[in-house]
Amino acid sequence: MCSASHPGIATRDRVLGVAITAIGRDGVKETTVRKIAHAADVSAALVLHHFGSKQGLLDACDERVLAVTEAAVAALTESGGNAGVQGFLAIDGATEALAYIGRSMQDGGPAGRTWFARMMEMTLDGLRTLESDGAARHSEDPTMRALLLIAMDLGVILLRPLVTDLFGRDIADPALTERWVREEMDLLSNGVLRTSAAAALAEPATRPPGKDST
Amino acid sequence: MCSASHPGIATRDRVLGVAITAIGRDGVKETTVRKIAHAADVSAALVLHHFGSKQGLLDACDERVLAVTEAAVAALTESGGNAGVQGFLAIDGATEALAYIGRSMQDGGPAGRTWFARMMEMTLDGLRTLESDGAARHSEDPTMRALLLIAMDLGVILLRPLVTDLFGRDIADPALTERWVREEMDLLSNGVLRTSAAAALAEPATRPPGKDST
DNA sequence: CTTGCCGCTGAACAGATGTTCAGCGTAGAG
DNA sequence: CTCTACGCTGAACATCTGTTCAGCGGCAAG
Repeated sequence: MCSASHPGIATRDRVLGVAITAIGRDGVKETTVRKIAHAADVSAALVLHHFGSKQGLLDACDERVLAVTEAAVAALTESGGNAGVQGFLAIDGATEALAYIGRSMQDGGPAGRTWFARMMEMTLDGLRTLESDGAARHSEDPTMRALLLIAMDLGVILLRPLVTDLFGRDIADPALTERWVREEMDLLSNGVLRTSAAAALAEPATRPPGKDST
Repeated sequence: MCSASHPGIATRDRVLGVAITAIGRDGVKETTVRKIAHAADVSAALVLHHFGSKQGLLDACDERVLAVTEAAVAALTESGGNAGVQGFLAIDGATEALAYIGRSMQDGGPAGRTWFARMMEMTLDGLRTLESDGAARHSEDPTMRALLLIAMDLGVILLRPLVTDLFGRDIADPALTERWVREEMDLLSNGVLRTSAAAALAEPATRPPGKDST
């Protein structure tokens, strides 16, 4: 790594990594400058010395997360691998970036907004392509369909700690990720409900029987 | 309202409501005791007087949210209305409760854990019933299927601010909720992909083509 | 060796936050 | 009326947070 040429740059990068991990895990407000400094084995003053202020640090985090995810997307699309959210989990550093983005989306940060807009755009594009290829059914409401598809994957990421509790291991565990992909493919291909029965159920009360969730 | 018999109880309830709304919107850490007090037009000391500590207030919030949602579930299942997450949005007070639960799920609070477990359980039960009625297809991995269904709905709730930006109005807006239910029903009934094409796509690279999300 | 630069630190400060406490006002009981 | 109980408050305190600043220590240039 040529980035280790100057020790100052190296520790700056380390602080950034620690900050992204901590914020992804605990949120922005909970992650204090002193906690970051302690986890990175430096003084709190140094963190501010490098980034000017906590806001500056957050901006730097946003920038780096966007760069990391951008690179991950490029690598995935080039290798022809699974370009869904699941594909990210295997990429180095992208796991933390994903958690950070999730937090950022809820705190209304700029990185979260940017990424949500981009995901919507890419999903809509993908659906259009699939439809023109005859691989996807037409939807009367493509925006809502794209939102639901994104929400399903992002929901799993946002609920990550609870999902880990549920299965006993992290969703990034390869075996678990495969189960995820398999079931989602099944859902997207065949749905959950038998169409005849679904039609009968849908008529009387606009009721989505897939989940009496609450 | 018989709850106004004692003025102390009334303001206590008001503080609780304000706290739940604020926490659902901004998160636990961001919502300070003084902010809650100001929003409820009381002193910060009174908040602590009623609940002992901020933790006590949070516990009271959990308790109330669980009670509200419990009542909402009962009302929905009794009236035979839409018992999905969408049905909640129309119920008084349940909207704030839902946002609070979303926050609690990410902060690892007990209310969030309890509700996630309950939603999983109810969804699995619902799927079993539908399957034995012949209304739902069998799944090799019911737990994962239930998770995906829950994640899809909870994802929409957790991404609420971004969704509001996307559509220009809140997801609780009846017109938007109807679009949501309609598209989700379509997805659950028919899937997104044409099965023949999906099979062809699935073979080479385990790729979920519904979203090139990233 | 001296000088100056630079990564880095500890101490300090102002503001915010959770929490405590003595006491105010009022309303109902005696 | 007196007195007590209770909802409620303002002021104070210790702690934590972001931020500033003077200065240490090593290292490369002169």
